[in-house]
Amino acid sequence: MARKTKAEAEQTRQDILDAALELFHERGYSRTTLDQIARKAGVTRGAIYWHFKDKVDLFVGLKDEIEGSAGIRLEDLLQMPVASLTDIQDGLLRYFRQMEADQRFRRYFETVFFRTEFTDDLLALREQYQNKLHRRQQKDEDDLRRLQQAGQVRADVDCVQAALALRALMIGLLHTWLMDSEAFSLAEQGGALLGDFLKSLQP
Amino acid sequence: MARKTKAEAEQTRQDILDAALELFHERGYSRTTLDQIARKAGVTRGAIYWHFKDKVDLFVGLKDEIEGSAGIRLEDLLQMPVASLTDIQDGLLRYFRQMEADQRFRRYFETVFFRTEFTDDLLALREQYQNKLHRRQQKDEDDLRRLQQAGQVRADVDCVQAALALRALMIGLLHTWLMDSEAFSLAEQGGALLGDFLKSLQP
DNA sequence: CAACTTACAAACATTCATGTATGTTTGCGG
DNA sequence: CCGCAAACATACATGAATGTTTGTAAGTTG
Repeated sequence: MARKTKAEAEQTRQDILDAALELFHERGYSRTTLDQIARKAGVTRGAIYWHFKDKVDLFVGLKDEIEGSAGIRLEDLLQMPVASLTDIQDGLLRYFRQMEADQRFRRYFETVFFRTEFTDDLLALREQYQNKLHRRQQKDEDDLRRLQQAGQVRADVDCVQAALALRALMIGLLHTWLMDSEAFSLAEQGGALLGDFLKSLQP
Repeated sequence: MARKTKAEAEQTRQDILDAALELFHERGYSRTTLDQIARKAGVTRGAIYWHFKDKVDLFVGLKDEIEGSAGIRLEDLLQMPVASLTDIQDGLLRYFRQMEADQRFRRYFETVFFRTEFTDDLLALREQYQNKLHRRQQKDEDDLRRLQQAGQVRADVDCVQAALALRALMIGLLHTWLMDSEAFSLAEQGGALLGDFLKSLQP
């Protein structure tokens, strides 16, 4: 086939990523073949091997694209300054809302949670997630401690425990909601839960 | 090879299950081959196909064996009568403690959480988990409502929300702990968190 | 103590997925 | 406008992994 223009090439790359997301979500990462992805994208495996080194590289590319195109990223939340407990809640709420609004985002996370085996070849990815969650927890801990010194959090609160609780609540809500997104509203009910918890830390 | 006695046959079945658990945990479900399992168990694929219909059946067999041999099962917790908030906490605590004590149990759950792709062929398994969690949540909801009428839970508590919070906390703690079991003690810190939460429901 | 079946091993057939090598236009920079 | 390399398609080589079939020696039942 003839050579494509630069814009067209970028489009097929995007098509490949779109097809990969759908198929990973539908059939799981290791059970979808590069040929299936190529077919769904309207190309051949040659195109995939042109744009990506191999299957793992394709997954990493998908992750980068999804996280890059998202309105709110965990990365952003890690930079956000926190001046009050509601700031923490607001950040997580925006994250939850995005999860409910952006289908691609949700599909990606469903794939990561339920349809990906994190073994040695995907070790790098797993460590990235682990790291991000850990940094998030660390930041919560620091923020809570500062708020505690500012008198916005009760003095008897164990900030380490509270940060752990926050993380567990967030992950648990996500996990539960992704398993059955019809069961409840992540932003409304989940947000309310987070609100209740944070309120319980107040003096 | 010669025919084995009934007891010996049962032993090889167990060997296969043991090998499967280790390899699923180490390399993920779909990336471990039946031949690898057979080798580790000291048999050939013929033995596996004799004891199990196919790979999915082997996974189901593993699940049954693990859940059957566990001291405390979620199934048991579903039957347990609850007369107070501490009863709820005690049940979950025992579950957490078992998770920390029983390595096979932990490995199995790590496999389920991080190294299994729940696609159509494992749909039955996924639905079993989903169902069990849902029934657990439902039971918590009912228990909490009864405790509320008995005056052990504040009247303004939304029992649906509280049951959701309980489930999210449990799953989130499990998820976090399985990701890095060195980071904290599931029974101690996790149990304390659950205790704090349940205490916050008291009048 | 036969006859039958169990509990596998070994060999076979087949499919499938990956990686690579090569071919073919054609957009694009000089 | 010319040549190189981009952007793929096609073909090939290879290696797994699965499911199935057949063989077989020894337990087990009557």
